[in-house]
Amino acid sequence: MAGDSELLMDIYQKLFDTYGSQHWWPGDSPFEVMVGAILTQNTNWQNVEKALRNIKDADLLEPMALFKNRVKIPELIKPSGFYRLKTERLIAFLKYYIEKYQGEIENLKHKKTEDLRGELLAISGIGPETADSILLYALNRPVFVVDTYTRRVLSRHKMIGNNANYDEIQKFFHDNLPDNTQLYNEYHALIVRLGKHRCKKNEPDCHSCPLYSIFN
DNA sequence: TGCCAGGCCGGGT
DNA sequence: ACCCGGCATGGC
Repeated sequence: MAGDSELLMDIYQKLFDTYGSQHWWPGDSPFEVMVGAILTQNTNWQNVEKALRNIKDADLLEPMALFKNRVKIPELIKPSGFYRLKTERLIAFLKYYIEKYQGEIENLKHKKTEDLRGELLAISGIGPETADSILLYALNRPVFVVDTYTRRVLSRHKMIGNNANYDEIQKFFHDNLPDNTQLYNEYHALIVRLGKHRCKKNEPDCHSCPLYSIFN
């Protein structure tokens, strides 16, 4: 539908006007973003910050150092929840990153985004949102990150069907927005910000919801 | 005080 | 092809 592009940009504008720039991803380095992307799976960011703090305080926020000290990971990341599970996922990612790229971000800059995405998805514990978060926020690739809020908002406002899967929703954004890393960055962050709105389901008839004026 | 966070996997139907 | 339980901590 031709109007989808305008609608998506209207929504973006409204969210930006309401909330302003979100300055994502909070983190001092690409590697911190990668680790954070795994730790934040179904987890409040506040808890992830504590885990990242622990890793920093132990001076282990770099691929090789963290891998060599992997026995310490469970204790370090405990505040982020699911810590046994996430320890395995983190180690699986570290092995991939070190064995294939020596833990150097320079070594994957020449890789095509699609190929990189496939490699990330092949790692057990890294699904589409985690992979895309790494691609967008650590590697600055123009990849739209879809999360539960995104699905909820689009679904509630009838822009997608209730049964749309991740790739379909992502394609909807890619097809209707300019191929722009910064736009994707801010847009996803704003949707997450919207998700923290007290109207958790983004009900179309919630008058205090920032999107109310667009759809009503 | 329960509910729920910036998911993903594996097993059962 | 879906559906569901499990995974765990800390904040409001």
